[in-house]
Amino acid sequence: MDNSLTEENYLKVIYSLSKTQPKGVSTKSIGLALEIKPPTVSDMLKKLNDKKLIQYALYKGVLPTLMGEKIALKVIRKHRLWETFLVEHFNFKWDEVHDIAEQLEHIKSPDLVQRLDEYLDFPEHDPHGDPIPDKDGNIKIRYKRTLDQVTKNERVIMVGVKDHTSKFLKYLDSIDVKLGSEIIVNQIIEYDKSFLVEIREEKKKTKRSLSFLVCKNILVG
Amino acid sequence: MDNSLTEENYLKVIYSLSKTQPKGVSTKSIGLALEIKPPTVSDMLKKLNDKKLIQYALYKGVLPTLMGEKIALKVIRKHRLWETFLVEHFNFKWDEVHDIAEQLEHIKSPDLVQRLDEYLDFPEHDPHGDPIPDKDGNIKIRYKRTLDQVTKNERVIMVGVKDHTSKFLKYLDSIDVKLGSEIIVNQIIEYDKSFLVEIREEKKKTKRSLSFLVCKNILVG
DNA sequence: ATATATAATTAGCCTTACCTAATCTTTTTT
DNA sequence: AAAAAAGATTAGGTAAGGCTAATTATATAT
Repeated sequence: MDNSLTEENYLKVIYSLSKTQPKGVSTKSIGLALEIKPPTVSDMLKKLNDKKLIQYALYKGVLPTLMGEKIALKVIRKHRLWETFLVEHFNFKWDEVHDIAEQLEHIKSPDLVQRLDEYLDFPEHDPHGDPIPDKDGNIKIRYKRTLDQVTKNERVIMVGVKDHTSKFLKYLDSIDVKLGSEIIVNQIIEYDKSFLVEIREEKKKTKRSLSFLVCKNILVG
Repeated sequence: MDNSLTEENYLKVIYSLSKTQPKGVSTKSIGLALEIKPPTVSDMLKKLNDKKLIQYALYKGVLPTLMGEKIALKVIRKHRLWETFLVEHFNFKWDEVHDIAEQLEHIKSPDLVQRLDEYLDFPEHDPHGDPIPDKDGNIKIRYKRTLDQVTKNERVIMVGVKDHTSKFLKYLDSIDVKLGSEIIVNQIIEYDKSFLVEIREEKKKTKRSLSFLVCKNILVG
């Protein structure tokens, strides 16, 4: 009845990848995400298909079924609630919580999730700005722009990241860019597509140059 | 380097049983505690012995080595800290936390344990009165009496339980016996060794009859 | 349209952690 | 002290979740 930790990880990854591969998620990309070799992935796809958690035809990409999606969203919900908890109550930094939440997301106790949600006062976003599915698995995905899509002289608010690595998050810390920061695009350098921006944080105003890659990974609204 | 969840569970059980089987823990009792058949236990004992986590000779009982004990105490520490957390912050009852803590105790993050300990303000006892090992694995075991060892007219304080089952804990709830309760032994019935006691809780005073079995499972100090 | 490259699957094998049935030790009873 | 009972181990097997090497499909390039 319950799914194994391994199955949960596959479903989570398949669900996430299905957002960028809507026609079907490749075996290769699943393997890359989970650091598992393709033949192993193939085996698991058969198993998940037999359990009706994904739609799978040999040599075709896979997509989650409704049931599979539901399970994935439960795991994602737990992951994001725990990340929020760790940052808000245990004073972890946003770049420190991923690996711990990766373990906590597999704790099986619907009661615990409910109390965690209550304790946090039903948060809608985690410390990286990602939306937290509610207890029925509903998730609000508002399509946001990345900073590189913003035009000159626009004023936007930083609402999330696309790159969740500790390296990137620490870099953002070092330049004082955080959720809620106001960013004004002063100039776009054609040559390397880098952005000259002004970052406003309460009283502070700082001018910065942000590379194209960095802009690509900052979500704004 | 790290131990598997299964190994951790064996070490925890072997450590606990070694307190009542100080000359060596039997294969059978380990199997009973973990609900695992003796041949499986035998296999694992060899493995733990090879890793120098227990002392083991064929057909003899086992005992943890210093290293094995250290690992067991870390797991027990995490279990008891999480139980404390769940009761104090998530409003779980003392009979509801065991199964969840059984999962949480295997989360690997020394940093997390440290913050949990801080968050709880370095508790010395869990919600059942069991001592919590400190971060170096030091544990204060003060030898306590069970209520059945108390003599007539003595006045004692309830400080723990020996039976941790939900059934027993709920029974204690129903008769208003909790950690810190004052218990006065009014009479001991020779026939069935049951105790007539008075339980004092702030203003309330209640007279109760407690069976021998119940007295055997209440720790007092 | 064919050849080549890439991706996916099958075949066969490994480790962990479990099992049952059979055998061997130790302990207990007579 | 021998027989019986209880306890522990060995032998051989299974399922889950990994792997490599070989094969088969699909996609890409000429």
